[in-house]
Amino acid sequence: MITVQPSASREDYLKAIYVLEDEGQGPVSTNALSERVQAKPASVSGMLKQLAEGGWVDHTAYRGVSLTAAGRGIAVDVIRRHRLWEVFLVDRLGFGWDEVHDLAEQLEHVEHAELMNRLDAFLGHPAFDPHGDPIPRSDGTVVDPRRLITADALLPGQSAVVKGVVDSSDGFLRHLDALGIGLGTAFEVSEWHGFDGSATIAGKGLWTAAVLRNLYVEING
Amino acid sequence: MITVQPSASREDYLKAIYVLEDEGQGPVSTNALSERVQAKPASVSGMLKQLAEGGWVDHTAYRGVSLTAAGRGIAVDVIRRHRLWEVFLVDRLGFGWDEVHDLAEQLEHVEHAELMNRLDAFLGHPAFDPHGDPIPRSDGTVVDPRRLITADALLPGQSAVVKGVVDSSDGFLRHLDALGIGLGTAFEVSEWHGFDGSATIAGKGLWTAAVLRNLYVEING
DNA sequence: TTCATTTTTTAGGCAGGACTAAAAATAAAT
DNA sequence: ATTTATTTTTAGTCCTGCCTAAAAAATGAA
Ligand SMILES: [Mn+2]
Ligand SMILES: [Mn+2]
Ligand SMILES: [Mn+2]
Ligand SMILES: [Mn+2]
Repeated sequence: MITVQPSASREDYLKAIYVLEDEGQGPVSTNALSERVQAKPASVSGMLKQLAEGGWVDHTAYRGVSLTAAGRGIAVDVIRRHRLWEVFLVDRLGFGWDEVHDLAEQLEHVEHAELMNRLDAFLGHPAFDPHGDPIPRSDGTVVDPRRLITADALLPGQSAVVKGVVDSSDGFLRHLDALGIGLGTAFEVSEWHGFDGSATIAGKGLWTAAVLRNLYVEING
Repeated sequence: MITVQPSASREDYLKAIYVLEDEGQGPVSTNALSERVQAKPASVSGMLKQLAEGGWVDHTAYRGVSLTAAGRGIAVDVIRRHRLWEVFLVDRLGFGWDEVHDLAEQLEHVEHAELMNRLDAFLGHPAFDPHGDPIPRSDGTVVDPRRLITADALLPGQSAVVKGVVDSSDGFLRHLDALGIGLGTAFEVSEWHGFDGSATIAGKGLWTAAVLRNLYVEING
């Protein structure tokens, strides 16, 4: 029996493999995937067999898994849908950037050829989602011309603008809200404190190492 | 084992029972439901057992099924979500009223407490969907102050405005598009043709009986 | 009322996706 | 090179939601 259509569950697995492949190098382990999709390793093993049969992944037992071109195409499309929905939810419906993940996680699986193109146009063809992540184009390419570094790599006196987050967990996002930090926030590092990795930010007080290393920024000028 | 959450499938069944209960009188038959949800009667029997266990329907074997208050609440909410999404798709994304049904059929099952209230506000609290059907309020009430009749009940010389459709199949909707008939179309019956039930409409040519009996209208004045 | 027809339910299966427990392969440590 | 620990897969179950085939109940005619 040939599996023809990627179900919601399969789409989530493909997306997870895509992300993990991007982060690490080489094939993705069953354990890492299990952690990511919140399922037991045994369940992942079963799903990988399906995905391999469908031609979406290459899987050698005990040796990890990697996406085929077909699998990557689907993964990128799911990510595109996820991020476009996030833009809609935040920009149009007024949700906070910490509230939209679970919702987009469902909406990304709605199946319709024309829908995402129309939503994309309606939103004005956004290039980035509310967390600063690039939105793949409908042809499957992912364009990101930005030169981002994490804020903990800035030198004293350098000024920069927040463009994204490394950790996009609700908790971190809400913490940034509390600190008044969001996408577009401009700041300048006055002084580093080597003892704990924190830094004084001109006019904004102290930012901890945990915050700084999770901010993607673009240096001014 | 108690079933706690209505799945997408269960929601579709509850919605179907709601509509059929509204149309006919008395409990809904397994066969009618089977037709509506496009599943075999045997499958419906199985699902009814689940729904009864969940407390969403009352079901006596061989005697038909009816919604409990809990079941009706869910059904109305699914309909609310369906119609709000339809408004979004037609009014904001520019889909035709004949293109949105399948899409709304998926979107109606997205689970999120706050989403529909925000979408409702974003759309300006619409009272009717693109097919002229009333959108239930978030408190579960369905308000429709209109006095609608089907156009085949109009008298010669009466003028009226199209407010809805009896048959909302894609085919009928596209036929109306071809004839230039839509919600808000005002017209006046010049003359009835008893032979085939068609009528001459002032300045708009001939409308057939099949069209007239499927239009909900409000009489002018 | 009895028999034929229609409707509905039960019985038995299958596929998808999850789980636990146990076995097998790989990796790490003596 | 063994032994031990970790990772991954297999085996066996369960639940959901559908199916077909067969049995049972209700309906309607004769
Ligand atoms: Mn998802
Ligand atoms: Mn995002
Ligand atoms: Mn549906
Ligand atoms: Mn509608």
